[in-house]
Amino acid sequence: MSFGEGCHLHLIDGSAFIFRAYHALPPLTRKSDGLPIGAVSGFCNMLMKVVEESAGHDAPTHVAVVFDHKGKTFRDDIYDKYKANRPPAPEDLRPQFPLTRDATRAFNLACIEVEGFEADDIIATLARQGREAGGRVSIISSDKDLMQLIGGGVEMVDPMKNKRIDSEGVEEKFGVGPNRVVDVQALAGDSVDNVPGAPGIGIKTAALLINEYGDLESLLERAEEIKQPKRRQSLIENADLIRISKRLVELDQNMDLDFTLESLEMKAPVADDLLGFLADMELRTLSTRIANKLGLEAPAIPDAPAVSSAAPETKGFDPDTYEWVKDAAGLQTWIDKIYARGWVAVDTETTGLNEMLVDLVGISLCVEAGEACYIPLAHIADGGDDLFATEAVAEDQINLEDALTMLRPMLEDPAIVKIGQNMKYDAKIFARYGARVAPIDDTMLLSYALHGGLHNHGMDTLSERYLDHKPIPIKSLLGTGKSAITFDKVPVADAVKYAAEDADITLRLWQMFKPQLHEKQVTKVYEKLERPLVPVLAEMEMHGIEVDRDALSRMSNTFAQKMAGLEAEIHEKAGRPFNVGSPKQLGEILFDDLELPGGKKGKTGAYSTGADILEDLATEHEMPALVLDWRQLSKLKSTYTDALQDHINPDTGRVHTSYSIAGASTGRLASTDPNLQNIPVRSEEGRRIREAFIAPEGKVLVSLDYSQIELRILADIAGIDALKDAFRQGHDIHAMTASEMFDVPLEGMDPMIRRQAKAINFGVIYGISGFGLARNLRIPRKEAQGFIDRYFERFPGIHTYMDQTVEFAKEHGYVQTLFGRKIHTPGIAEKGPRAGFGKRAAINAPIQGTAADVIRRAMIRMPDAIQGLPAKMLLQVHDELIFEVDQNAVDDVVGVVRHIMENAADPAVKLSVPLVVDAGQGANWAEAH
DNA sequence: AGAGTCACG
DNA sequence: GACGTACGTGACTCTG
Repeated sequence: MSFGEGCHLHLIDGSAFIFRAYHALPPLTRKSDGLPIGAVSGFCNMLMKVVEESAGHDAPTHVAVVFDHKGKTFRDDIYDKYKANRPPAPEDLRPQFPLTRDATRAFNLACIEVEGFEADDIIATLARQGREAGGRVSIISSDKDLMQLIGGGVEMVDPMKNKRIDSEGVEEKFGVGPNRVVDVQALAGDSVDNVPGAPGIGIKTAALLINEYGDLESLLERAEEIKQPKRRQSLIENADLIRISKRLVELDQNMDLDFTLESLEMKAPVADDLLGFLADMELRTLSTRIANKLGLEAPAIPDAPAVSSAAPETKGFDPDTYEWVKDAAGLQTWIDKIYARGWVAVDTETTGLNEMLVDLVGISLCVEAGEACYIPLAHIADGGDDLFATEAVAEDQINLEDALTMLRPMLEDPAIVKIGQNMKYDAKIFARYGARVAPIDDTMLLSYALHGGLHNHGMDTLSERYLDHKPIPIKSLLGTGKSAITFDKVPVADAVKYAAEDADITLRLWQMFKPQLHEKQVTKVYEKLERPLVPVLAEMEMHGIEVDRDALSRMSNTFAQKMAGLEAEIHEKAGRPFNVGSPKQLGEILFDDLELPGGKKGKTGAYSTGADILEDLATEHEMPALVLDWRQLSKLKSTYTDALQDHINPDTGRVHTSYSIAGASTGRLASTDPNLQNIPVRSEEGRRIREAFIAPEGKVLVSLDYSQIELRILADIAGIDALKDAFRQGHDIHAMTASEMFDVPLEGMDPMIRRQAKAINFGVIYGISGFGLARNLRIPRKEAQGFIDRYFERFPGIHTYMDQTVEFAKEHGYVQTLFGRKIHTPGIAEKGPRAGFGKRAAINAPIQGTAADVIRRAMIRMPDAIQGLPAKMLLQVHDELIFEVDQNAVDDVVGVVRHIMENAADPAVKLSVPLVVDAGQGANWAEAH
């Protein structure tokens, strides 16, 4: 049947519909493997409607479902910022794009996309063809950009409101007829698509001007005549930009299409194809509905056990099936598989654990459970028994640079999700080889969001626990201790089995964990607090901080001398030489030789010689104080002034810590290798170590820290009005507490009283006990208990909070932060003497965890906030961020960073107390803090 | 490898 | 009524 009068063409804006379906529907996943299919399901429902309507009086005779083709369009050449504001499509939507094409074909409808053009252009061209052929055309879309096509038998149908829009409807919306819509849009611009337009002119004004001057060109030519100076100026100054805008919004109605309108004739779905597809997607309801409609029996969709339930293994692990990728052709096959899939599990093998130093040895990939490969890149051939064999490149491996050239576009492709276990590690490795891996998903972080507090989140733990599979131990390949080898020396055949298995495990964990985010209601935690932190931390770690090696070296020497002096003195007082660093020997000297009071302690039966014990003994004997001094110096030297020098990276000359994101159960980060979160500050001598952390010439270090963040959060969570008011009014919180508790005036407060109140405030955060407070304040336990009773009396909300939190933990097995992070508290089930630990941890976790969430949010927003400013975020110390800033930009940076930090809870959580940030700057960390 | 000690928030 | 306690980390040293 040729297209003409009496025919009715439906043009469905497929791409727009996918987004609508995605956002309107809850995130549905395919039960068997967790594939996200929410948008696909919505899309199928929409197509079903089209098919159902085909019998009605207004039925389409011809249908085309039109999609945007991926990649650039001709509009990007006209204006490089076109649609530049668009965020990339959500991770769980991307794999659904190809599936909606499949759905369209399964419904036996024409599925159309053309490279270099948007769906709108194809719709425009088809609409013109349909109109000129004398038929009716209905555009199924609510995109206002398509309104320019209306008229002459072309109408739009808003699929959501089920409303028809004709020429009158366009007038209503734009104030002009369809033929002038582009002129109005060119003037008004569009912030969503980043069409510039004329600043200060919206749709209303634009319509007014077009109606007055007839069309856009006349208006621009006669712009001088406009009376209002602002409008006149805007049009004159932006004439070129407006003309560009018009070219952006104007749709191409004259594309060369390689098919005819006739080919769009509507055909009934082929039952096998359609039901097969729906069965594949495991869409039972829809499948049944359609089967009934077609008078067929719905195919049985096996009720696959949900992946989240135990023993999900459809396929076992078989190391012999993993592929050794030996050449470019083999690699290309895998890249093709990845593009067909939309995601890939990736794992890198390297010569060590320090991402800043090690070399890449190989890469493993996995696209489907059991289907994994290893790409050896820098393995060294086995020299056999010949000790003098020169190291040679192993056979059957691709040149590293060639492989990376092939992989880089995939690793950076926004449409391909790269899944890893601790992706920060791999992303940093790839970054050093010139690939910015994005977007990413991380099974370690998925587990952290789901199971925080229950167990650690290393791959071995996760695999054994959730896949019931014990991975090949790395030790079996590398050996242990001194004789351990690096991964490049591992025979490739062995490496394939180990490395590919890791990628396989990672993919299987991802398929299991990802759908559980929604079930456990921690999607936001993962998406807002975990995943976006990865690139931020990677950046900080790679940047590192400058450390003055000579200053550390000088301090080490000074400490060594002082220690030698102290050691001699200690030996003399002890009466005989011994190892001062040995608590065992020290205990014997103190309690056996010198017969000082104090006893055994601990399961080992050894004497306890901790700082508090030695402090007590200092009144009895001269030696303990000397040992304390010696210990302090020993600590400073071994842990800081010596060790930090070894951590200076030879290439960058800076120190690069590594943050573990999933280490602490509360949501805090932990810094390792070296730990830069416990650099001394409390003692004068220790604090001098911070002088060695410096900024390069022309820059300074800037430190910003939250003031009393945990107490503020406690005040909010527990709803303590007195505390909240004090924070709102900027009062000294510890003095206020003291005044409230001991009935003393704020003026002329005794520092001792304030100190006690401060200790109580901290104690509350930790789940206070009489014993703990007594020990901290060195007061009788009865007295400490009296303080606590009084505190609860004055701030009754605290006690309620503690009881309710413990109750919640007992009932649910976890507690929550204000941002929804779940911290599991298995310790709460402990009976007997250990019960207190569980309770206190449960009380502390929401407070510490909420503070951790707040600074995470600030850090995640920081790169955008300081973009363009000469500032780099270097370190995080729980409530403090340290930046390296150009000297002349400090004030600007402090302003921006403080604003981000103080408002970090917004808009997810509205705190009832203000967050306050203090700032400092200086040539080194000691000055900045 | 585990205990003891001590650095930080 | 006794238990045995502040919360969260990481690094270093000694010891078996």
